[in-house]
Amino acid sequence: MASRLERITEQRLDSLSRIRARGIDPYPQGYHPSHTIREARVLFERQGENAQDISLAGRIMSKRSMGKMSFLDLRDSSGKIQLSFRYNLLGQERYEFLQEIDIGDIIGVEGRLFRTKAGELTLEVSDFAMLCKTLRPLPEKWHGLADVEKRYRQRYLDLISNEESKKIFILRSKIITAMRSFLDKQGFMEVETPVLQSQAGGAVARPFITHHHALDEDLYLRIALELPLKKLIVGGFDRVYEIGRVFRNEGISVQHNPEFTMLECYQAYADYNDIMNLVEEMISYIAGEVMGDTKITWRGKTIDLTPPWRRLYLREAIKEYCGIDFEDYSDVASLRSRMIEMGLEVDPDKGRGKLINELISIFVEPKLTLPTFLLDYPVEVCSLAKRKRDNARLVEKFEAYINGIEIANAYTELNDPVDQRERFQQVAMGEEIESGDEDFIQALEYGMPPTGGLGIGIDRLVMIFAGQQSIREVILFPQLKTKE
RNA sequence: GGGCCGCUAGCUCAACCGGUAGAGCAGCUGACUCUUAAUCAGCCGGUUCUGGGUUCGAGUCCCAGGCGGCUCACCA
Repeated sequence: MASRLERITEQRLDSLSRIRARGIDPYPQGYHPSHTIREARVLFERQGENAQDISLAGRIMSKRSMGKMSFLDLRDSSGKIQLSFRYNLLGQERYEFLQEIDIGDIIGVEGRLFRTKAGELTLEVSDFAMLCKTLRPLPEKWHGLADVEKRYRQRYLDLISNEESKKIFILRSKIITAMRSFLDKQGFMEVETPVLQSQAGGAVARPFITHHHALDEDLYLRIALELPLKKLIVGGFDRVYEIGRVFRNEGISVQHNPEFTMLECYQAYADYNDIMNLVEEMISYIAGEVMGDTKITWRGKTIDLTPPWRRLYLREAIKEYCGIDFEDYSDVASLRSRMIEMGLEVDPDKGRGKLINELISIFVEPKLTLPTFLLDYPVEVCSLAKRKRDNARLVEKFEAYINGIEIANAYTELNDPVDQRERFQQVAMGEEIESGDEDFIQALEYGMPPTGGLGIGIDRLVMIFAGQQSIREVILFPQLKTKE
């Protein structure tokens, strides 16, 4: 006994044979519509019912047949419009061919625009062509596709049936376009650096490993863009950026996908104060470009992104929100026992930097709803940042938060090759595995100007702009386990 | 990796205490020349995620597994 799906597919294969029997190719090479649906609507505004001889192409989304007259809804990437097919106008043969058009099929139509009695703008079809016959039915028109797993695995169905989902990815594209345009206007040059690297540096994360057969050596997928970009600063490109995919072989969650998109940019002769200004200007510029406003909505709350954002010293923030002054605890042991005193569960393998990061995520992050820069981190949390001029235990690093989500990480770049080598060595001795990159240190030995650098997690930025709680909702094809 | 929850027709969802697995949409047939979640009449359609077990009888209870969601851990 055939299932419904099999029967539907059989019926459509039969339809295909009937179409071919009429000498019609159900998968023709092309079609050149005179207008998009959006353009057609504009045209009607201007010309009214003089809008004749226009052609459109798209997917049939619904079909309402009343004997000798039928209404179909046609959708292209710009919008949706109703089509009317009349027996009188098309004649028996053409009208009967309408039988072969199913919901989901892609067709081209020609005709004139008019308004129905109900006021709906409609194309009265005088001729039409099958552009692609479909073999499977679309998800239900009213509820769309709700099954989360299916939405991710078959994103195309999600995009066809859920308008909201489609809007998110349009927004994502616009955000990246606006980001590029902002940086370009600021005199930054876009570059591309290797994804395959013999050492994965620039961050602390487990990399993906792959193998190059001809070279017979293992290579790593990059976990950050940082080191090659700074080599370009050494090379004399004073403002560079890269928007690219990085890969981290770690857990998957609502905020983590194994591959994600980062912006990193570096500006010679700048420090982290300059980068703070750059970040708040860039984010509010992007908001203006993509939403026409510098205010966004997050869980019903309105958040204003207009600069200047709050600047909050990390030490003060931790003191205020959890009562610990980390300057009073200059070694791991004392900080650990203080945290245990507070009733926190403390991983004995964690170093001072990681413990402070833990305090940040537990006590501070949830408080950072409004756009905030957290600044001046202990030297242990980042081996690539330059020390404060007046306090060698701190580095000039900041993270930007919106809605408690970290969206940017930046610092005054460490350009002292001797200090850099020592810092890599300290990290290597500790539990935090960040590989020292000899090539990179060598580059620093040739001299890198004072530089400010920035990293922005684009997926998370899109989450904030789109009001989404899960990173999978802003990545077209999020990583899922292979089925069977 | 741990905890909790979910998986039933192509899609969206029902099915009480374990008692013949249903509806809407989609599809098919018929009626209908301004409908728009079209309407009306009729019809078809099931490996209830998989594999075991308990039982006279399992979508439902038990065990193991798969995939997904949330969450904790880890991280950005």
